[in-house]
Amino acid sequence: MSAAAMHAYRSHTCGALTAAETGQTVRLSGWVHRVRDHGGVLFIDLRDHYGVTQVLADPDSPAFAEVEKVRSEWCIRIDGEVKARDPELANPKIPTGEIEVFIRDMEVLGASEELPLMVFGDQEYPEETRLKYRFLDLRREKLQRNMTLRSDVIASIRRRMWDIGFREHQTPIITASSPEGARDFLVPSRLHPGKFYALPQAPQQFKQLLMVSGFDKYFQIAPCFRDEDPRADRSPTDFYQLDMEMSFVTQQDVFDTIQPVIAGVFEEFGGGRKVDAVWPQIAYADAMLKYGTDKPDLRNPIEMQIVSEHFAGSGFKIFASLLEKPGTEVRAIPAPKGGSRKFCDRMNAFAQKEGLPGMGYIFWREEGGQREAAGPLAKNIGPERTEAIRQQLGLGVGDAAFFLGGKPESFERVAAKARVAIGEELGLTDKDRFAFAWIVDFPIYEKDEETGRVDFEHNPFSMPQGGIDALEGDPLKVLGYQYDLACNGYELVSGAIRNHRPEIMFKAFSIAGYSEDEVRARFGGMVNAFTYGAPPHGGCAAGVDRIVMLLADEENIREVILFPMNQRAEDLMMGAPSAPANEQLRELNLRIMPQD
RNA sequence: GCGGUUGUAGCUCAGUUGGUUAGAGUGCCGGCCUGUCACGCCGGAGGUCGCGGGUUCGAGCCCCGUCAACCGCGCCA
Repeated sequence: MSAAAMHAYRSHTCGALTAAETGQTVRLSGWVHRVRDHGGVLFIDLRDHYGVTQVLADPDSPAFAEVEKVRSEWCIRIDGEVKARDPELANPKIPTGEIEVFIRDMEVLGASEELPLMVFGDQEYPEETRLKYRFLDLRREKLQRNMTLRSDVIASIRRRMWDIGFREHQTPIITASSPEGARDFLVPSRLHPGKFYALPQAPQQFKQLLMVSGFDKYFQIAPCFRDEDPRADRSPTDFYQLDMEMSFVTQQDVFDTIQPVIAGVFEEFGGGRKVDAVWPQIAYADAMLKYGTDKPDLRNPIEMQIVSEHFAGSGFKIFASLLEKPGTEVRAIPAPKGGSRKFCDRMNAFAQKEGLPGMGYIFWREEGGQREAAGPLAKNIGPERTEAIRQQLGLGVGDAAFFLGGKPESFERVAAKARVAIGEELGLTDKDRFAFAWIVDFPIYEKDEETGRVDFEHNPFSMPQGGIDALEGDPLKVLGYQYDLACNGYELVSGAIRNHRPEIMFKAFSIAGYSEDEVRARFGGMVNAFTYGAPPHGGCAAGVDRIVMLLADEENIREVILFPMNQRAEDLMMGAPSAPANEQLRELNLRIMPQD
């Protein structure tokens, strides 16, 4: 092919050429990944989205002088001849390693300044730098791979949902505030001075309205907006969910529908890691007891147990006197193979770092052919109680157990973290596995410890188990048809069978202190719709970012988001948030209050 | 709002008990090199040690304050 007949920028991508093209004149465009200048001969690794091709020039090339000037990350176009490499010069590390391209002509498409972060190599950079220069970070192999994975995962989800009869529908982005949720992002209304739209925290009410409208099976890869502080596994401002809802279903129907979709995606993109076929259903109360959290990592086999009876009235005064107060208990975290003082002390220090006074422990060792319990607790409570604990926990020589006491809510968070740390340190957690469990039977209400006020524990749209009758008794005992899916310690899915009966809704809200008028004012559209023949319905929402994070084996959600915010919800690259122009404020009838 | 960690060259980091002119790798600039693929060799430029104050004969190091980043707590229907 003559140069004139060729495409302006490329005849092939940088991942395409093989020995089969030897002798051809080709045109490649890409970025200068790496330069190796030997004076007489100069090699460039030319990179694009598809791969890397070694291109070279020597003084025989008319472009040699120009090629000598290029630097890392310049974007260039080259014309040249494909040459087969001698076998001893081939590079088996890259698919194009059997050939190279001898440069005859070169054009600089975009030169580059000195780089704040290198695309080449796997040097780590501070997040501030990476986010400010995200366009460079995104050129790097890991993020190219993660973002490609993300796109493929979303395509797969859409195909799987479509294949089982769901249709995707787009719900509004500029909409009404839903005041029971997290903090809203507000959008001032120009046409209605003093009034605001809100960005949806989830398409919750719209998808329920779709069910009332008879669409039967809805899904959406939906953007969700929440003005809350970020965590490593939680993006500030906005994130994406696989949002789905279906009519005429029970809780089990929802599980049976979504499990094959999620499992299928994890099998397709999990890189061979094991995907649990059986997803146990664990009651919320049991999850809190055994794991200290409603999103347990079930790759870790450790389960906590209540051991209060062995400490009540014992010689360990801290626990004994603590157990005399109502609502308290002592819980044990068994640590098989954790039976060394060094390990136990390290875990104790861990608990202290997390804000607890400490974590008592007993460990069992062999001493002169005899099993012996060691550690400060064993001495205090005596051999009989120690032995009873050992038997209850099923432990032996070389094992340990840790103990936490008080009101469960005061130690469960740290207990959960300790359980994870113990599992990790002792190698009990199978890293090559995705372990799923449905957490079911969430309580509908919780009591605020300080105010004593009863409020919704999760969201106000779930159907109470037992219907309206259940709402007549102790509200704190009411469970909902509400569920989460936990995977490897993350909450991956959250959902419910919805409360579609207005009279039950009003009753449920009244327990949390909301009058019928208030409910109508806040959820008027939906409540009104429920009076016109609402079908029973339920569904769930799966965190797309978290699914991709798990599949990509990343611990920070920002590694799977193209342009994430930083810890303070700023976009350092785009300069957001920013001050509006005065005309914009005038048009919106807004005035900025001076900061103190 | 609170707690922890970190902040030294463009970038990643080292810097001893407080003691001479603050170092290394990488990148950048210049020179040499015709088979490298993390090319190699020689030379050079590059620093408000986050910022402000204090202690001291002397501070990158100690103290106080402050700013920023990340992680966590609160928060996250």
